[in-house]
This record gives sequence, structure tokens and C-alpha cells, in this order.
Amino acid sequence: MDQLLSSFRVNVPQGVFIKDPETSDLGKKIIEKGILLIHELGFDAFTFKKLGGAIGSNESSIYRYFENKHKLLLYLTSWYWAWIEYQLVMETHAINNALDKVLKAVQVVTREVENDTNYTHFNIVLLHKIMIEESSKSFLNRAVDEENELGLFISYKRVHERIKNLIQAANPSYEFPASLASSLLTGTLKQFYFKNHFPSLTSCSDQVCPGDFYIHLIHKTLA
Amino acid sequence: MDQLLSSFRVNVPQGVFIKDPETSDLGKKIIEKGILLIHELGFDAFTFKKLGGAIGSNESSIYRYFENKHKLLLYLTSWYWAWIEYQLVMETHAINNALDKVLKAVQVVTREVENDTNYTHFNIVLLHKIMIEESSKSFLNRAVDEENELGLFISYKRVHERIKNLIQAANPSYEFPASLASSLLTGTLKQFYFKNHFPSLTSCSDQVCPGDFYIHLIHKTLA
Amino acid sequence: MDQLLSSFRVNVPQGVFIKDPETSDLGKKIIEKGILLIHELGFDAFTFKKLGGAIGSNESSIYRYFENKHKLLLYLTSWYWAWIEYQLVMETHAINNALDKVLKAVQVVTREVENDTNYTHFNIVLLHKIMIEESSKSFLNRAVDEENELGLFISYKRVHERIKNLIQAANPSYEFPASLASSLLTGTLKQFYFKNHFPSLTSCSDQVCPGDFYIHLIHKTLA
Amino acid sequence: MDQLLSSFRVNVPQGVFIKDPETSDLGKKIIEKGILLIHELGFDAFTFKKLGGAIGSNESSIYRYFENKHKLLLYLTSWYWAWIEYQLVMETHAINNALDKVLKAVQVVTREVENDTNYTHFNIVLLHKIMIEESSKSFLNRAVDEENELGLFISYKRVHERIKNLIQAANPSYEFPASLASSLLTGTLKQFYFKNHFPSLTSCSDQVCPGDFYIHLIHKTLA
DNA sequence: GATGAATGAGCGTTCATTCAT
DNA sequence: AATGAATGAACGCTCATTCAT
Repeated sequence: MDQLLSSFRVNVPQGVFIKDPETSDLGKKIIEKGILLIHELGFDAFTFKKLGGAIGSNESSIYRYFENKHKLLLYLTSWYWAWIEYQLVMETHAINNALDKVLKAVQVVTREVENDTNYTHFNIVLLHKIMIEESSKSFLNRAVDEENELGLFISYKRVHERIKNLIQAANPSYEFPASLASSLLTGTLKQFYFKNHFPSLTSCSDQVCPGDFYIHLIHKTLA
Repeated sequence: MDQLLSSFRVNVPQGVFIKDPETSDLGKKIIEKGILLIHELGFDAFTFKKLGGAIGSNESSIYRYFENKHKLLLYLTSWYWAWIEYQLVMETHAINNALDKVLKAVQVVTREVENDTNYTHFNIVLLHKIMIEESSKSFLNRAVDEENELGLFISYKRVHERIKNLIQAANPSYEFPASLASSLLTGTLKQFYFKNHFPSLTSCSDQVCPGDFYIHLIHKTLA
Repeated sequence: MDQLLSSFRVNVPQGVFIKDPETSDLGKKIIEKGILLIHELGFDAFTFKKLGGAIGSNESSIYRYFENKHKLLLYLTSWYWAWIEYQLVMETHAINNALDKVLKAVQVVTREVENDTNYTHFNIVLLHKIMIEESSKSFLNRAVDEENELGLFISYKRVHERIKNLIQAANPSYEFPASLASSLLTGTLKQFYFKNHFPSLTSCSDQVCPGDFYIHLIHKTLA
Repeated sequence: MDQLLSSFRVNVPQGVFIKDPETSDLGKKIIEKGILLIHELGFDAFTFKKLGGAIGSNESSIYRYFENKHKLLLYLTSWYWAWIEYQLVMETHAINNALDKVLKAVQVVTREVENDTNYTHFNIVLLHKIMIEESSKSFLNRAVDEENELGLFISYKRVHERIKNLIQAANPSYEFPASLASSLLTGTLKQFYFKNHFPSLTSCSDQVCPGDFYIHLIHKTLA
């Protein structure tokens, strides 16, 4: 697996960045500090000017890498889902039973995130928190159709496609695999959000996580 | 029921508005044209200046009614969920079987909206579209906890509470009624959104609506 | 003196108010609450809208009494100096020695203020604090010459004139009675201000008040 | 002294500006035209928008240099007092007698200002007039204590400290050196103001300047 | 006389972005 | 490639004020 790890390289779609941030120190700092700053300020209050200050650089430098802050968020979400996909592939690979594969997928999607410097130079735990709080904003805007055509949401759609396929394999006669898969993916983040801000809206607590809810749901629905 | 209808008056929480828009012509115009304009421009591009222009008034007049455009969105979401609650109560009232009550609730939440001038002076179909496209923005921001404490999300929480109770009545041993209820409510809007922008992410089409997905899901989960 | 007291009626110059606030309950509330609010918020952040809220009335009502908030400040300063003048006359009246009269005048101007409901329905201690913090703003503006011609600063000028005359009586050959008198009047307020905000700029402390400084200064200057 | 002059560089405290206006042409224009415009309009009517117009630039450019117009005023007052301090040091330096030093200080503070392009690119005569009309506004506001802690009034306090020390040297037993020094500094500006707007409040005329009043006062007080 | 509703004007500020170096 | 300076456009909001009741 170490070998696999070393070959892990997130495949972020063309068009999200102007210049790949992984190809320079400044680029890496943009991602690293960007995650810290978006987490700290929230995406709405986050600006390239503030990020420029945080990395000791002028905001105009950041425009070499990203057209605007929205594209940076797309980069982070793309990275996140590519990373989820990587784990999905790795961890379902050796499982034979179709339903077990789905259940493993649920686990991958719903479990708490831990930092692992084997993967990245930046803070994945914070990235996960940003996904919970802000990822909706990556597609809730008027440019969504245009950006979708440009393939900027491909990472998410690849994860979705894989899970949909696993669901279909587990129960070929089930009628709503696409909806079930997207419910799992976006619903999980929302349940985490509710856990943080609206505890009465979720059954999740520190003991019972979104995973339990979805595992039960998958069991019943696909059985 | 006509009598009940005539007494329908949406109860929007204190603090959402400064002055109740229902109490004046200008206020009503703000809501009416506000819905048209938010639908037309999207919430991000929508401003009070533009709304002022659209109603032939200065934007400063609008500030008499709403502190800012975010509060106007909260008003619309509160109104929407209060209206959903009203239908929920009306239509589940006469049903005896507990599961049937849940299924009726699913229907109320997932069905297409139609305009009915018995209810309102404004366009509910467009309001529903705004809910699909923009309602997340009412709570995805840094003020969410503070606003929640002020009770600004009470309309949504009341609907959620009712559905949660129906679920518990239908299956007292089910472990995740809160999560299931919120999945239904937010998931439905998201499935509509996907249907419009990411058809591959949903099983919903013009023939098969979110309702079918959730009815199946509820059946399996609570059975 | 009781008789004198009962006849005490501050003579605020025409043109400062539109309608005399002493002639109605609303007017009295405007003064009372106005003092509280200016003290609380500072004059810059103080608005008629906020005052309207504080007295449970609409801001437009206040415009019946005062053209704008600047005129309200002029009213307060006029009242303050008229009240100082009253004390000045009362307390120097029985003194025969010319220098002692000046020294008494210094005392009247520099001593701490105490509330006395015999005089007024409002809080003189807070009024004094407002004078310390804000009274300069009554004349530091572009309309000063125009307002001066209208006689809006007459109260202050009457106090000044009286003190100048006392100085001249104490030492007819002293060359700068007008400057000395105005130094005393504005300097005292400034020394109080420094005591509150820039202790290093004043020799005044809780033990040694502006009075000691000016009494010493007058002694030396006029002797 | 020429050598000293050439090395004259006003030391404006950190925090007053964002970017030092002396480091660019635009910055210098902001100061130059800012002085003209504040003098012309008065500080209250002066805005960055108008200044932007006057220097043929957008107001947003000015925000690179100063956070707001209040900070620009702080810059001007800081510069003014630093310039006074410079003259104070230069001109008292060679004097031996302690009282003569104080009297020279009075002269420096109270004399009419003349333009001297050796010092600056901008109009010191107008700056002096702005000090007379507007300098109080630099500290008469609710942020005074906070800004004082940030050291934004250090220039004024340095002048004050020097004069206080001269007074103490001239008469070590005098009890109120701090108050006397601040009376001189703020009182002088006020006497100029009265001369312009309230001639009856001051003994100063075109023949007799604040200097005469204060020289007499210092003589008597410290003798 | 007092009030409530409505408004116009404009302020201070920020943002995303471009251009020249 | 990276940076610093500068900018245009617009936003959100408030204030003082007027008008009709």
C-alpha cells in the first residue's frame, strides 16, 4: 500500500486552476494557508487580499493560480472528493460481497477524518470541516451549468458514479440508485453540519454518527 | 376547509423583519417583486438597490422592513416552511394510520407547487424555485448559531419536529427519526436542484419525482 | 434664595429651538433622554432616530422641537452656561473684594457638578460630562459665524463677559482679561477631558482639580 | 543648521497610515491636496471621494494609504506637532537660561507660521489653519482611549513633555507644569480660533497675538 | 401637535482585477 | 514568475428630512 500511497496524486480537473498550485512553493502555501483562512473566517469573509497577507505575498500573485476565490473552493472540493474516491477504491477493492462494498463505501464517506502527512502537506481535518460548512457554495450559484459543462465537478461525479454502481451491484432491481448515492454524499455533510449547529435536526451525536444512520438505511433499502 | 383556509396567516418569527411586510402595500410589493427578482437574478446578484428600482422606490425604504437581504431570504424561507406546515397539518389531520400519515407528509413535501391566489398575493411557484436554488444560503453562514438562538429558523424546525413525530408514531423503535426527517426535507430540495442542474446525480425525472424515492425509502426504513 | 431658585428659568436664545422643549412633556423627555443618550453613545453616534426610539416616539416628532441634532447640542450648551451664569451671579453677589469675586468665579466654573432636583428634571452630572466630551462640537463647524450672528452662543458669551469684567475689576491694568477668561472657561473643560483620557497631559487628579491650577494662575497673574 | 534641516524627517507614529504617503507620488498628492481640500471644505464636509476627484484618482486608491479620513487628520496633526517639536529643539538648544527656554518655546508655539519649501512639498500655512479649526476632532471621539493606547497621539505628547520639562527646569517648585504646558498648547490654537470667529472672547488682535498673553502668563506664574 | 411612512442623497468601504515593473 | 500599485464599480447602509395623516 505504501507504493500506492506514493503514487497518490489528486487529479484535479483542468480549468479549476490557471497554474497548478502543486508545482511551486507559493502554490502550496496558497492551498495550505487558504484552508486555514477559509476555516477561520468562513468562505464569505475570506478574500484573496487576506490570503495574500497570510502568505506574505500580494494578492495579485494568487491570481496566477486561481481566477477567483470560487475557483479555489472548487479546487478544494475537487481535491476532497478525489481523495475520498482514492480511499473508496483502495478499501472496497478486496471486498467480494456487493452489499459489503456499499457498506464499506458508507464508512469511507461518513467516518471522521484524521490528518495523515503521508498524503498531503495540508490539514485534511480542516478541509473536511470546510466541506461541511462551505462545499455547497461550490455549486449553488448561477454559473453552475456552465461550470458543469466545463467538467469542474467531475471529482464529485466520479465518486457518485462509483457509489451508484456499487448500489446497483448490490441490488440490480433497486429503482433509485442515483438518488440514494447523492443522498448519502450530500446528506452526510449536512448531518455533520446539523450536528454542529442544529442538534435537534439530527440523530447524530458524538456516539452515533451519520454512518449509523446511513448503514441502517442502506441495509433496509437494498435488502 | 375553506374556513380554515381563510384563517391561514403565516406566522413568521419576530426578528426576521423590522416591520411586517404584510401590513402595508409597500411591504407586499417588496415580497412580491422580491420573489420575482431573486428568481431572476439569483440571490447573490440580487440587491436592495435593484429591488428598489423594481418597485419604483428607494432602497432605503426597504430597510424599514428588512435589516438586509439575508433577512428577506429568511422571511421567504420562514414563510415557505410555515406554509408547508399548514398543509401538513391540514392533510394529515383526517388520516388514522400512522404510516399513511408519514407517506402523506412525504407527498406534501415533495409534490410540485402550484399557485393558488387563495393563499397569497405572490407567486408560490417561484418561491418554491427559490427554495430549491437558494434556501441553503439562509443558514450557511457564520451567523447561523446566533440567528438560531434568536429563533429565526423556527418555521423549519416546526415542520421537522412534526415529521419526526409522525415517523416515531409509525415506528417507535426506529432509531434515527430526526435524521430521517431532515434528510427528507433538505434532501427533497436537493434532488430538485440536481434534477435541474445535474441530472446524472438523481433518479428523478419528469416522470419520477423525489416523492417516489422517499416513499420507497420510508416504506423500507420504517416497515 | 428659595425665591430666587423658583424664579430660575434658563434663558436659551431664540433660534436654538423651534418649539421650546420646556413647554411640553414630549419636549422635556427629549432633553432628559437626549442627555442620557448623548452621554451613552457619544454625540457622533447619537441620532434623532435613536432618540425617537428611546422616548417611544417617532424621530419626526423631535423635528418639531429642534431643527437637527446640532441645535439640540446648542440647547444643552446654552442651558449649561446659563446655569453656570446663574450660580456665578448668586455666589459672587455678596462678595465685596474684587479678587475674591474672581476666585469664587473660578470655583463655580471648576468645581464638580452635583445633581439637584430643585433646578431641573434632568441629570446635570451627565450634562456636565457631555460638556467635557462634546461641547467643542457646538462651535467647531463651518456654520459657526452664521450661528454666532444669530446669537446662538450668547449664553457662553455672557458668562465670559461677566468673568472678564470681574478680572478687570480685580486688576484694571491687566492687558488680557478676555483671553484669561476664555482660557479659564474652555481650559477647565479641557483639563477635565485630559484627566479622563490623557492623564499625563494634566496636573489634575482626583485630589487636585482644575480649580487649584486656575486659582494659582489667577493669583499670580492678577496680583 | 542647514545640515540638520536637510535631515529633518517627520516621524509619524506607526498605525496612523497603512502605507507611508511619503513613499510615493500618489501619497504626496494625497497630503498636498488633502490639506487644500480640508481647508476649503472643512473636515466634516471633506470626503475621500472628493479628495479622489481632486487628485484625479479613485477614492479607493486613498484607502491604500489611510484607513479613513480620521486617520488622515491624525497624520496631519502628528506631522504638525513633530514639526513644532523639531523647531522647539533647534531653537531652545543654544539657550542657557531656563526661563528664556520656556519663553522661546512659547514663541515657537504661538508665532504665525510661514511656508518654507525647505521643509515640505505642502502648504504649512494651511496646515496651521487646519490645526486651528479642526485639530480637536483628532481626539474628540469615542475611539480616543484605544487610539491613545496605540500611540497615535505620541507626537503631541512629546511636545507636551518637552515643554513640561522646560517649565519644571525654570521653576522646580511650580505645582502644575503638565496643566500649564497643555494650556499653552491647546489654548494657543483656541485663541487663534476665537480671533477668527469670536473676537470678543480673546484679547488677541492682529497686533497682540496669543504669544503676548502666554508670555505674560508664564512670567507671572513661574517667577 | 404628534406621528408614521417613505425617501434621496451620499458616505465609507471593499472587492476583484489589471497593468506596469 | 512574482509583485506592488492603482483602480472602477458597486455594495450595504444610515441620516436627516419631508409629507400626509
